[in-house]
Amino acid sequence: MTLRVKKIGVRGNKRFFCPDRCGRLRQVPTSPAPTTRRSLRGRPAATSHAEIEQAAFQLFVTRGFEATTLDDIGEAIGVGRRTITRYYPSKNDIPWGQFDRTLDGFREILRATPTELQLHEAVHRGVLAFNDFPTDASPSHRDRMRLILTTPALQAHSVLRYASWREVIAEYVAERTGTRPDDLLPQTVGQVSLALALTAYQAWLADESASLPQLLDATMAHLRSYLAG
Amino acid sequence: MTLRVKKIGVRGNKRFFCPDRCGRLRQVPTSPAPTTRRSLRGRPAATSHAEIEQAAFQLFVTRGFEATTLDDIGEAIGVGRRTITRYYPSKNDIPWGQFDRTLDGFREILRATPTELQLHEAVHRGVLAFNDFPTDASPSHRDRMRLILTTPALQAHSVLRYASWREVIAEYVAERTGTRPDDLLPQTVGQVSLALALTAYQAWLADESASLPQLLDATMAHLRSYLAG
DNA sequence: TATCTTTTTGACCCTGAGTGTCATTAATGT
DNA sequence: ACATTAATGACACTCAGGGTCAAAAAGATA
Repeated sequence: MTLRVKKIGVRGNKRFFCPDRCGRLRQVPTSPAPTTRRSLRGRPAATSHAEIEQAAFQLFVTRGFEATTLDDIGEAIGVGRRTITRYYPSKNDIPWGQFDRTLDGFREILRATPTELQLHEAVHRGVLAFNDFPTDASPSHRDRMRLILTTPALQAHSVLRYASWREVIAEYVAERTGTRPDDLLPQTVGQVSLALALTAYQAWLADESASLPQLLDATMAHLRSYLAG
Repeated sequence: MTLRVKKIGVRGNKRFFCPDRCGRLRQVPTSPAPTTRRSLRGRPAATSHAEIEQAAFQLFVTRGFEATTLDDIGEAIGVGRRTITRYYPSKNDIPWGQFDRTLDGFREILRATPTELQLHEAVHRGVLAFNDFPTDASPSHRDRMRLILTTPALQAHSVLRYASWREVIAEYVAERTGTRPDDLLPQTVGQVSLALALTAYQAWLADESASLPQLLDATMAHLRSYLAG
């Protein structure tokens, strides 16, 4: 019989060790599987997406992403590994945080763009506005993007997020040109817009003093001059 | 003691069951870790990258990528799971096959492009030439790309391959413009070229009768008209 | 022919991500 | 008090990945 010695360590109830947690902002109870529903009935949630995200981020930047296990994260906030996997579908999804919710904001931004603008001008402004992040975020936008864009596993996983981002653009372009989102023009614009944004982001991370909006303009300018010959 | 019942099934030596394998083309012995060296001394390789790739591909398209385990693949060609992980660094790397070697060809193609051509014209022709695949490949280029571009895990993993592809373009652009490969223009051109190619590929997979070269031209044309306004 | 050398294989070991199951816990509502 | 509800944590399992090492199977050599 393989001895089962591990994990007998007392983790116990978390509220027992940290009763003041109740006072924190828990704006969205964010029950494990359903992300937006709130529950007032059953056992209260022992943690939140935000708490997991911040504790994990701390560990990711200090120990490195690969070297941090889900057990480490759970231990940091006094929660079991299984709980974490219920809040986030995968370890790779933690650094992105609540990205999906920001996509709705992106849609709003594009919809609010004046239609007098040329299509490419409207999309470009939309991209600029989407990437105008508040500076007080924690972890900071730059740190988050640095982690995502320099960790191979996260680089890879991010394409799935990018696909949703591109679809927002494709839908907007389709609506304005009377085509379908999966037609060639909307898809091309979505892909190219992402390409420009990623290039700008990479330069932004490489140069601490750089301005992201200016870099977004610069990549677009480079593309124009490149195509002009 | 945990009973160890599994894997007692007789696998035995493979050549014993399939003595005619010796006659096959084994153009590159492709020893496990070193990819290009050939060995005439020690124990002969029981399999090859090509054999693994074809057996795996067969299983991927029939059972699905996720549903196929490395054990399945190993069983299909009479080889242990550990052997497969020696030939390929990860399951995700199997469908790409010998992609890295084709990148050298890409470099050659670009280098051979007449310098009288405008930069964007040269890059575009290079991309076209790179994607002019022989039609007798097995698995076919289309089937391989379909698997890669429709399986989420492979979509994600592929960005790491794409990075090398983009670098080839960035290096070429850097050389022709007197900049460094990590400057903004070469990086932008690399990212945008990939964006156009991926869009073309997706349309190519969606329409059986489509021509890939024409779609590559079409995405470029769409980008031009989009930017022209 | 017997032995040495070289190289690959396969068995065995472990870690870690991800998932299903289910009893337990901790709240609300009656 | 008791029922209801919902999250948690313990447990078991599969699979990918990787380290280690004895055994296998060839060529080379005596």
